[in-house]
Amino acid sequence: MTDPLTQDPPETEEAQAATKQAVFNAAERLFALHGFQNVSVRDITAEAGVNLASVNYHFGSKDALLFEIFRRRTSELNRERARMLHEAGARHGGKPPVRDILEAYFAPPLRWGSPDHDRRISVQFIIRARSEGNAEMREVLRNDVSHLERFANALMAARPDLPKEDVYWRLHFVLGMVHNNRFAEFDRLHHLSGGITREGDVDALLKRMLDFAEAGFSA
Amino acid sequence: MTDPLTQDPPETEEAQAATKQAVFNAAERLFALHGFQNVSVRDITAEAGVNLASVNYHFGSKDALLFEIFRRRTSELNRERARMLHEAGARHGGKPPVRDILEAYFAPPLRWGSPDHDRRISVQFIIRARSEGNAEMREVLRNDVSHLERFANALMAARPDLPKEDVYWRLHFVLGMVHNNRFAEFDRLHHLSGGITREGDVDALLKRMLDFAEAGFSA
DNA sequence: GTCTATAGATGGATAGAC
DNA sequence: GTCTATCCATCTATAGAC
Repeated sequence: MTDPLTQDPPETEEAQAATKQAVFNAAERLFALHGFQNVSVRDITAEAGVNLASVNYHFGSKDALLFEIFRRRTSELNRERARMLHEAGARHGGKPPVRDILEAYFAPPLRWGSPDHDRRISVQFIIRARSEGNAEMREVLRNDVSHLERFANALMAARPDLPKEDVYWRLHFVLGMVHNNRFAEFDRLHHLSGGITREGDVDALLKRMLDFAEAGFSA
Repeated sequence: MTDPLTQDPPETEEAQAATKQAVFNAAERLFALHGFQNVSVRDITAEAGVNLASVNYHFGSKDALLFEIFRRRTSELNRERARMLHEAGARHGGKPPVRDILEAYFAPPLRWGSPDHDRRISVQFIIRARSEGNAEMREVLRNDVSHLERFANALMAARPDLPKEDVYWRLHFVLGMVHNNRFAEFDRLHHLSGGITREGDVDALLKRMLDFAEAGFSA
């Protein structure tokens, strides 16, 4: 079953799906680059090369479009993380060590953020949703924590000696590390370091993040 | 020299200063709580109990008001951090250990964020500026890194054995920990943990952050 | 289904009376 | 300096022609 929004449909059929996909992609890109409130429906339809009414015809409203992108991308990301966590469990008899758990959380967005990756922009969209999302998104972010619970539980199983409170706080710190990987922050770090930091080297960055976070958990 | 924007002037003189202060405070509060783009000039003047034209009269424009709040609060915060870093240096013969450097960075915003502290809202404003700021703010954030340079240099002096690249990346991770301390993220963590995390205990949170980050730097 | 034209609402800024 | 009334730009959403 192919996904009409991540793969081109045959050009000869259904201009409808093509238009919807063009709107989706243009919106995701513009929102990720410029912020939700700074992008108008006119900007999106112009970028997509479709007519102004397309957003409302295909998605109902600007907000509904935003929310659809948000739901799709977060669910894809969380599914990939859950898959990696499951694999880590399979490798370690159901009880993976801290580093493998963290890797399942870090790796998917980092891989997507690789310079040549299609979903580079999706990661930036998701990070932005966290601070700029509307009430509906914030409600989801706040209440839909089942995905995080799996990671918290895995961490508590890996470190049964730690008070649960400590595990939750350290998980909070780890989340902060991930959410700080925005284009603007990479730019600033690049500027500060005189250009020696290269965020494009995804494998090296993953190792650095794992080293730092694993050490933070080891205390 | 008292600061007219953080302390009430005598009630009998200069309604002008009082109005300007009311606008400043209302704007900071509303921006911090609801986001820059979600607060209108009308919202601000209504909250402040002044007339609609006050923002433009006292500050020139909505954007200029935003920028003035941003400049004032970030310079206050950075000055306090620099002071603590200087003190840490004085205590350790000019070469403070990693933990003391990190404490100089962590402590000021955490103290301000204490439940009963006046500047609780200022910290949230500053964090928001990082992701929602306009082009002018982003320009400042990107280019005005002299403050961060002091911390980077102190860390490199404390850990001369580490490659500079490693120090910059670890500083980046530390910044992420700080920037993640938004109300919404605390709420989410509280929800996830079943209510056992208490961000109001500032001293305990500071210790947790220091333990985690210091360990991350020790590898 | 696509597209144009426009309704309807909101917000930043300012002129001008007091 | 303060305040009201208003201008003007911009945006979302939709009606209606094709």
